Amino acid sequence: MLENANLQKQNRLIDEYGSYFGSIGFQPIAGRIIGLLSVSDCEELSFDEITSRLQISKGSASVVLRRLVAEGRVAVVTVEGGRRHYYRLNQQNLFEVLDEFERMCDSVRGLLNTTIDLKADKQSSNAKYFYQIINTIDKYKTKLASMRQAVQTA
Amino acid sequence: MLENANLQKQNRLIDEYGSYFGSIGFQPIAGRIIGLLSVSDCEELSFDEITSRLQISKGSASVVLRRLVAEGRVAVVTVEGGRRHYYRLNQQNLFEVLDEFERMCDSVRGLLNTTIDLKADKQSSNAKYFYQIINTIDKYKTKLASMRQAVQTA
DNA sequence: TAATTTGTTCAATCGCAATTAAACAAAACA
DNA sequence: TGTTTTGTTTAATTGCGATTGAACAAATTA
Repeated sequence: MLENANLQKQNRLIDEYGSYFGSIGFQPIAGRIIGLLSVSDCEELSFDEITSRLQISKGSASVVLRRLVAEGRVAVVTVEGGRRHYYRLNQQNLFEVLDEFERMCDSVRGLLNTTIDLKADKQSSNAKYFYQIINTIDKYKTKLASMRQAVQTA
Repeated sequence: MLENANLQKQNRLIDEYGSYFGSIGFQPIAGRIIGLLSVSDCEELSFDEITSRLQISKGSASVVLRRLVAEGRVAVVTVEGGRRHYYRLNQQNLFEVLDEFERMCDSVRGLLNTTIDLKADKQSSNAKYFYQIINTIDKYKTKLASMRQAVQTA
């Protein structure tokens, strides 16, 4: 019973992983797989354990796992002599959220820069506003870079 | 001709706004409207100018504009005596990108925290990894807060 | 009042990513 | 060798948000 309640909590959490990763552009299933590999007490799961626990088709699991492995989020463990593949969370990038943030900043900065370029009046209200935002972004980016170094060496 | 080339550049840029905002969970049309209001040399556009320039239906424009206004991204200007509504970009939040980032951090932190809670072995490899990430996020958040203040008062 | 402009509402449709199912391939075993 | 396990491939389906279209409402003008 207690065992069961814990499994339910895990399942709910796995769905939250799915929602979160869905919101940042992943397939829900990709998020749920990452969730399962994160939540599960056993940290290496077979293909079969993944499909049966998440109730997803083998096709989905195959395609999504290949992507996750290619992106370096998940690692494959092939036990010598066995034909089964095991999957585990790849603990590679402590700064993933930061990287995502910097990419967003770069996108926004690029858009605003091009926008100002096209403006007939570079002193227009919006143009000035965009200059301010670019300025702010630049300040944050330099500071983030130094902070990242500090955390890395600490 | 030159006039025309510039319009085309604007249109391409507007589509890039659409793609970017699409990637962060907006309807493409919402992004394109924000793009138009950002790019256009005339900074206040009527409902009709928006639908005809972007080639979108009145229905879409109506729904999306209502959302954008509710979210505070776009402001309505109702000229006294006229029946027409004008829309302009709302220059309210210089830290929008930052806010988005902090929300992402909070989501991730919450997921990881709950995940550790459910772990049978809090010393497992993944659990330790999650502790590290939470730690890193916390450091960044405090530093970001002080940086934000510095930029705001500067 | 009737006619026009301006915008809203919502049922229907479109388009596309996510997912499945089932046939297929490859490796291990008996 | 045939059989079983394990995973892949891809055509078809499903599901759902985005978008349209057309009827409708409200305000304005004549």
